[in-house]
Amino acid sequence: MASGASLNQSLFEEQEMIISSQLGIFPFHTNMSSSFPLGFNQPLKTLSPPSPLTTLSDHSTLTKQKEDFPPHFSGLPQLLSLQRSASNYWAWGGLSDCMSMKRSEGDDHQHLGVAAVKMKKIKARRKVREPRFCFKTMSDVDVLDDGYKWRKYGQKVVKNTQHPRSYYRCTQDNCRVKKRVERLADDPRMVITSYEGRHIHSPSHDEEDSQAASQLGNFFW
DNA sequence: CGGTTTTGACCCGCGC
DNA sequence: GCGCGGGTCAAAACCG
Repeated sequence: MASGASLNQSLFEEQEMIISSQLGIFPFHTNMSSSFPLGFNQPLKTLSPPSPLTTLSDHSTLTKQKEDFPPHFSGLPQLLSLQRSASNYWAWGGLSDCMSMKRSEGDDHQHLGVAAVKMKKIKARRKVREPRFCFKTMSDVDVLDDGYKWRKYGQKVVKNTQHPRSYYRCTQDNCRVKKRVERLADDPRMVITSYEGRHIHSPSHDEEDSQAASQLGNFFW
């Protein structure tokens, strides 16, 4: 494996990608039996890269500014792998101190995994989109409870898939965060959830879930 | 009645 | 320029 930073940087440059504005890191719990990823009310059963993909590099140091991460994450950003499909890149990474941490006092340390960040190839002149990150969960329900209120504003049948893609917007005034939910064509049990933008408020949730929601808020950036 | 969902139309970027 | 496909709009329907 080539040493991280320069390798990744050259990869991104070659592919005309704007790494600083397109890359996000999204830790989640990988405990399969009991814990919920990021306060979601369904257990995360699996996470795997979309296929077919080509692994470009593994275990490389990411050239991302630490200041771009939430203040409570102090570790070095690590790019675990970078994978490529026809038109998109998926980065699997996280911060080193996210790999094992406590949710609250008295808890055992739980191992944290990381989720995928979909990064479209961007040409130099194209206008910059909001940072978008997405993850995959095995779930019967399409819309995972993430503590925020969403209003559906569209649904579209995507080519070569039998399941429609749904578009949601955060219902909070002035909050422009959008969410996209679709099922994997080759495995309908898997739900792909994509977020675009950053919430300007904390999660609004019912009382019984307020703790999970506030923990969720700590994870979002 | 107000908020949410549905759904066809429209818009826009991209590739040819 | 044109067609295609993804994303958004907005009016109507739905629901609590």
